[in-house]
Amino acid sequence: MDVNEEFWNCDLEDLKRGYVEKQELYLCVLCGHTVEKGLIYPEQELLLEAEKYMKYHITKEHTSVFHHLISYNKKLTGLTDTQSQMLRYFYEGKSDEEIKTEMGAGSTSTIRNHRFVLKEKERQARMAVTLFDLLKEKDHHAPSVLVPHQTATMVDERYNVTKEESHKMLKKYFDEETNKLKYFPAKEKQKLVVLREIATLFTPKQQYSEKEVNEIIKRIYDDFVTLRRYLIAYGFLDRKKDGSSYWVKSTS
DNA sequence: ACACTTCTATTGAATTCGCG
DNA sequence: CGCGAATTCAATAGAAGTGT
Repeated sequence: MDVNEEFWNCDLEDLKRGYVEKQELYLCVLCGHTVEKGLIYPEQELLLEAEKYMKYHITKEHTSVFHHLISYNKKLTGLTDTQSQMLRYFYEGKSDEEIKTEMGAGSTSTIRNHRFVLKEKERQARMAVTLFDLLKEKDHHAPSVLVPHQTATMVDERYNVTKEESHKMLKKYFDEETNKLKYFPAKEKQKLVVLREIATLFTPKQQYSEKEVNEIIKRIYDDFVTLRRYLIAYGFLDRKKDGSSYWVKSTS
C-alpha cells in the first residue's frame, strides 16, 4: 500500500491521468515507473513515443487509473468493500437490475440506495477538499511541509521545511528593521528558504533586465552577483541564454 | 403514469466503553 | 487485560417524494 510522494503532490488532473510530466521524463504516479522523453519504446509490432508508452504502461500494468485506485483499502479510499464493489459496477456501466443479479441482492432498491449514499459521499469529499485547501493558506501552525518551488532544481525531500521552521530561519537571516539579508546561509536547507523568500521580491511573469535584477537584490544584500547566481542555480529565476532578460519561474 | 431520487426503519456486525 | 453491555456503523428493502 505504498503510495509515493508524487501521488500526493501532483494535481487532480495528473492523478486522473496517472502520470506526471517532468523535465526529462514521464513518471507513473501509481507505481513510480519512469519513461524517458525523447526515447522510442518498442512494444510488440509498434514503436511508441515516450508519452504514448506511458499511457500504454498504465493500461498494461494497472488496467486503468480507476481500477488501480479502487483497489486501495478503506483507509485510503474511505470506501467500504461493498462501496468499492458498487463503484466498480457503476464504472462498468451496469444497471441496478444487473448489479442486483450479479451480487445476489434481493432488491434493486438496495443498489439505488448505494448510489444515493455514494453521491452524498462525493459531495462531502468535495467539501472536505475545498475546506482543507482553504485552511492550508491560513493555518500557520500546521506542521505541513512547504512544497518547494515546483520548478526548483537541486531540491529533494531532505529540504522539506515546515512553515514554523522557515519562519524562524527567516527571522534569523533577515534584519527585522531593514529587511536586509544579514548574511547568506551556508547550509543547503537554509539557502533554499532564504532564496524562496528573495524570489518573492520579483513579480511573476514580469521580464527584468540584468540591471533591474541587480537593483532589486542590492536593496537587501550587497553581493548581488552571488545571490543572482544562486537564484538561477536553484531554479527560482530563469533567464535568456544571453542574459538580456530575467523572470521568475512560475510557482503554480 | 413513469422513472428516478431521497428518506426511514430494521437488522446484524463492528467498535468502543466500563467495570472488575 | 478480558468480557459483556452499550453505542455506532453499514447494508438492506421498502416507502415516500419529485419531476416530466
